[in-house]
Amino acid sequence: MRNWGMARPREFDLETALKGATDIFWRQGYRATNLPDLLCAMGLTRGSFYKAFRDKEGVYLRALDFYDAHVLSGTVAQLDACEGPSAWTCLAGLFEGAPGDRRGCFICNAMVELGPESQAVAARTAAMAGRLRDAILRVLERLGPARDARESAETADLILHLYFGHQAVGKAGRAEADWAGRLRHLLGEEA
Amino acid sequence: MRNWGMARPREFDLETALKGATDIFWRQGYRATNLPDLLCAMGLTRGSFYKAFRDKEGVYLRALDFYDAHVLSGTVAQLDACEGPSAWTCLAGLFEGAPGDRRGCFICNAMVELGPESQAVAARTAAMAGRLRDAILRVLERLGPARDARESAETADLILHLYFGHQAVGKAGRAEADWAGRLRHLLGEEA
DNA sequence: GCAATTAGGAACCAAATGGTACAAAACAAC
DNA sequence: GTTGTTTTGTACCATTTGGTTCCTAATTGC
Repeated sequence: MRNWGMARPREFDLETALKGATDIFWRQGYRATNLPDLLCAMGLTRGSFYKAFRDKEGVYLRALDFYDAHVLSGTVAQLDACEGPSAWTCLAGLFEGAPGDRRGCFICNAMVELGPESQAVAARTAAMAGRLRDAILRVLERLGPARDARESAETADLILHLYFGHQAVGKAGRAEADWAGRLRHLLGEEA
Repeated sequence: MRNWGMARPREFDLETALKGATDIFWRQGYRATNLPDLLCAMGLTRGSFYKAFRDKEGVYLRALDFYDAHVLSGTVAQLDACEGPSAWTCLAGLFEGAPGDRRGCFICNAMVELGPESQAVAARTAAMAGRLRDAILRVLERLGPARDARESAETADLILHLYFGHQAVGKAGRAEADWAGRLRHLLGEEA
């Protein structure tokens, strides 16, 4: 007769482990993170690791999803909740980061490191970039009288790319420029 | 008595080897390029490799220098030589790339992959980014009546970051947007 | 208690990693 | 030709890599 029991329950928390994986992949990238480091960051041993996830690449994709669900969703929510007097006030937050933080943006990191060789990574990063662009677009349309929909979409795309460039440059040494002012300048003359 | 002869001459061309190294590092990144691949791309064997260069990291830095001296210098020269009717015509070339080319910009790739952990890479990429920004700045000042020096400098910085973001996103799938038009729009209202 | 099922953990593994050692080869000076 | 010096190519190396095996532990249904 078959046994419908639940067998031995797992001792680690899946979300916690994924958070650890996200942290280290975000900080170090995919290739620079070896299995011992990853296991330590996730707080589990090989047995549990390969039972719960297929392999290192599988965890990386889950980490991207975790970033999407937690970090990016937070950013999007923040943009949607912003009630500042103008669009640039809301968007300037995108360009402010902790001084010593060299992790950059996980989306940008993943696009650069694995975009060309992994269809799965390319698809996920593209989707996440789309979410961020849409949030930027909503800010623009909500707080500034757009001339037309097309122009707003192009401006959102521009700010998105500016954001990724900012994150990339920041990984090699932050410049500490007045991005809020530049955005105000950029947006003030457009919308 | 000492021998002042030149001993056995090297059989490979140093510049050719460095060009091969630059190609593969540009395409694959540092960690994704293993020694056999690198040796093949440079057209030499281990013996010559470790005699002529210290190690893999040393070659990577030389590859960055090669990129600076050949690829970036070409881009800068192109910007300086541009005689288009307006700034955006000259700068639009920065945003046009071969459709199937997923290499992106070597400077951006290096900043993202090794910026946080290698001071040498951070310094070189920062210097190269500065060269590119200065070239952009010269285009702006030459072809558009700037309101003031500070505004031109900020606009150049903005376009530089936009460029890096464009290169990063391009690695995960080119969007094929009308960047020339967007630049014209951006610059047309500013300078 | 016992079978069934799954988690955990350590030992183990083949392959790949970057790097070294060394002998043969190619040149210049004499 | 001999000697001194440097390049070249191969064999070799220790370490690290991501992944598997397999035994034990914990849990449920009966």
